[in-house]
Amino acid sequence: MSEIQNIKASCTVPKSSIHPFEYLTPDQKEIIEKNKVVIEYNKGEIIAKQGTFTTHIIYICEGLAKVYYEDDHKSLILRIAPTGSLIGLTSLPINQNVFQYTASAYVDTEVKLIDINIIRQLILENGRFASAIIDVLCEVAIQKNGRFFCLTHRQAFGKLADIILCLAGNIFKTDKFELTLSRKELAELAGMSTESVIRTLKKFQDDGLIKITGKTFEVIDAEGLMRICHTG
Amino acid sequence: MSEIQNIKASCTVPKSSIHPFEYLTPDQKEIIEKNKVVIEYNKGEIIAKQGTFTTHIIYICEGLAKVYYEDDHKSLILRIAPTGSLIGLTSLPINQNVFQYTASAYVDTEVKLIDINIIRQLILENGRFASAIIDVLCEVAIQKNGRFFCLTHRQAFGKLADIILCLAGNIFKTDKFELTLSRKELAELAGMSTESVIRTLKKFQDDGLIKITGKTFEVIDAEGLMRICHTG
DNA sequence: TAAAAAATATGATATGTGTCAATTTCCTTG
DNA sequence: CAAGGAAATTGACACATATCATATTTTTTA
Repeated sequence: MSEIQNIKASCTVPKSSIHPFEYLTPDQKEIIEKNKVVIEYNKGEIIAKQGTFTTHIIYICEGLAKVYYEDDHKSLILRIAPTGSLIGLTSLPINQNVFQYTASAYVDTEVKLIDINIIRQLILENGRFASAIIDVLCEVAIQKNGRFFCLTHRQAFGKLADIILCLAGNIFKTDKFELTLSRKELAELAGMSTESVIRTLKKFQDDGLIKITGKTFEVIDAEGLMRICHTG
Repeated sequence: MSEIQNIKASCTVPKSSIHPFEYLTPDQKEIIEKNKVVIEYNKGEIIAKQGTFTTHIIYICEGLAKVYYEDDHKSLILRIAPTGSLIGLTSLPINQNVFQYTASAYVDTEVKLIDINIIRQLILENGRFASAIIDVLCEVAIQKNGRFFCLTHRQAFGKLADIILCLAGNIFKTDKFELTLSRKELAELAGMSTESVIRTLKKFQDDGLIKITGKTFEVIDAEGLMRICHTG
């Protein structure tokens, strides 16, 4: 019996179980807590804008953020950041002190802002923390490689199958879920046009791979989708 | 007068000027030196194979390596690693201890192998070293974002223009260079077919953007190529 | 130096997918 | 509840680019 959570799609969400802050001493945690700011963002609001100065690292307490690269009026979703993710780590090098991507809230999202200089200092002071930050960066890198490969080497079928498996397995962690994303957002995620998404989705339904009722998505044949991922 | 080195293409080579080992104490450097192994690879040979255990981090002393992701008989070049690059850092997390990509020598290449556990230990001990490793990871991540965007959002013209600017500006650092890569390798780099590369190259020549004489490439109109990068 | 193999080039064709336009469905809001 | 607008859907079409077939040139090897 293969659980949907165990299906590994190349995908969009790093399956992180790393919590760097756990490696801090009580004193260090205290510093973080004293300097943190908690902010609520509504669905669709921009949390961080590419090109602006990174004064804080963003920790997603609750919610879901879209992390994307912008250029020439085009955009590319790099990853989806679920609860527990850190955003802005790529600005840690002092000569790289602007956001390298934009982040916006997919759903209502609560974030914690932590002064980036405090993070930099803690990396110097606490080896275990530094090591955990490295682990996070590596996980994101590995996920991004998979997504990179998927978007460049697969065609519509494969890309969309991958995204669906990722949503089911890594984000909602169940076969049947309420999808709040519009077809346009789904298209953006899969790196294809809205119309192609609609057509492909219809094909998947006709082939009995998934079932869509209103906003409810259900994965019927995960194995089949997997196969499409690797062939289509 | 815009020098070719200053042209910034999204590109394939992280323009790293970070040397983590410089932050080590003499004692720590000593440990590295005592445990290192130096190996020469011939052009085309595999330096590290995706999926095998990462026992060592690879430092490119001299040469050029191709770092690529493999899946289903297809491959995707993630980056080109020039002299001074580190390969295998994504295996630093202990639960991620296999190579996440394959690396092979583009030209004859000399590498230094450093026990990954020693690196892990030094990260814990030396904050400045850890910080520099983080900087390297971030630079690679930023470069990869650019390349990711380029390969997914540009068409043939733009992709190839980008690669040419990258080769001239970041690898050979001159307008005129001897290109040892075959058209097929160039195609692999640009994520397109060999035939399309040939045709596009011809178009660039006809438009007076570049000049190819045998194996010698010359960038005539860098500004023009830049424009194509951002529009084509 | 000839033969074989590999790399480069060019043309014809196939195909996947984006774009555009038109229609229907769904949701919001007064 | 009706009207307006957004989202979803469907079909026709265009186009970029991969693929295939076939030449030509260059390089390798015997």
